[in-house]
Amino acid sequence: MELAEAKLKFIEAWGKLGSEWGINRTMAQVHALLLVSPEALTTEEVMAELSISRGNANMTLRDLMDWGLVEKQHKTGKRKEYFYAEKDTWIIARRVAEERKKRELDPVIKILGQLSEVKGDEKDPAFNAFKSSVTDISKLANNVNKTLDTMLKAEENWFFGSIFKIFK
Amino acid sequence: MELAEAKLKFIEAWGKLGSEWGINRTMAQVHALLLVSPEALTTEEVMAELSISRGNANMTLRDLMDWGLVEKQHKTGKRKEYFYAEKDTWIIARRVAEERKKRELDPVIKILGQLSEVKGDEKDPAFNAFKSSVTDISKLANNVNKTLDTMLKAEENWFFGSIFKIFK
DNA sequence: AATATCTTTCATTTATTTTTGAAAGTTTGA
DNA sequence: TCAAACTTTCAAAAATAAATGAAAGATATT
Repeated sequence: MELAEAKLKFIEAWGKLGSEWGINRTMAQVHALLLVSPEALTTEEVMAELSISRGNANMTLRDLMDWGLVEKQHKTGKRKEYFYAEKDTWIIARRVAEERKKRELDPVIKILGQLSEVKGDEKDPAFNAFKSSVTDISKLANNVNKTLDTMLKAEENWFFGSIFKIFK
Repeated sequence: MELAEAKLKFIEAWGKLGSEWGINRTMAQVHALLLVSPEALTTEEVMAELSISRGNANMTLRDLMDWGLVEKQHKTGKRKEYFYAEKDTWIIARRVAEERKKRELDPVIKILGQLSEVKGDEKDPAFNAFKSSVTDISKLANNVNKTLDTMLKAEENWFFGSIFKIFK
């Protein structure tokens, strides 16, 4: 397999994985493209490589910057803006975890907290089933939350050194 | 807040979370409904509670069974089929992890393995950037994979006892 | 074996998400 | 200050995903 073909396969696979995890396929593909690119690319180049429109490229690049996965660069003497992807997988994983935690886990934990406050008839099986499911899920969510907090504070070496080693 | 309202909020929140993670909203909602229901429900009841069609209810319940989150029950003397959700959050988390690993992680690891075999000019920055990104992601994916394997084999007590305690 | 009850399928419709591209907005330099 | 170079916006269109419901397929009952 040659580089060009491998690149396409990688972009395709990354896009598919992204869409299975609720991330816009194009966004994942642009990320993949920038990930394997040694140089920062312009909007034009992204548009051309992936055959997407200017509007799409612009919005997608903005989203990737919001996720902290891509940053703008300016090259001296050039008018154009260049986009460069963070290459360190540990940082990528952290940024994604951080964003999803903030956007999804935090709101859900808040709701679960409210819902586990609900009062009712302790003789009613419907009430008990509700209470116990919500309480259990709430506990799990809070555990995941604590785990993520620790991970987000941690250093790469700590993470790869201790977590993964636990699992042999 | 009373039970009926809390139940609706829970179903709504679970559905939203599901859709953010690439799981059909209705599927997550049906799961939520069954989770807080002390008794197994019929297709009719699921249809009525969530105002969805027979076809949708049927397919969604089948999917939930494929995920190992819901099972059919038969009540003696009754013709209808009843559906019951696994309530143990540890088992739910395991089943979801197991399925997603099988459906998504395994295929991606296979592709990454192939892609990291690609040969090319070591003086070419494009080749080196590709190789190093793919190799790093491949390593991360394999670490996650090992972690999941261990987790899937593990017992609940082991998991809650050691993993979460590491994180204080 | 005919009928009633219940389940599954799938072509069509509906809803949601994503993309487009032209127009408006912004910045830079002559 | 003007206009060329570049970026952003967003209403409309296209693509994709999900839901419907009637019909076909099962299964149990008499």
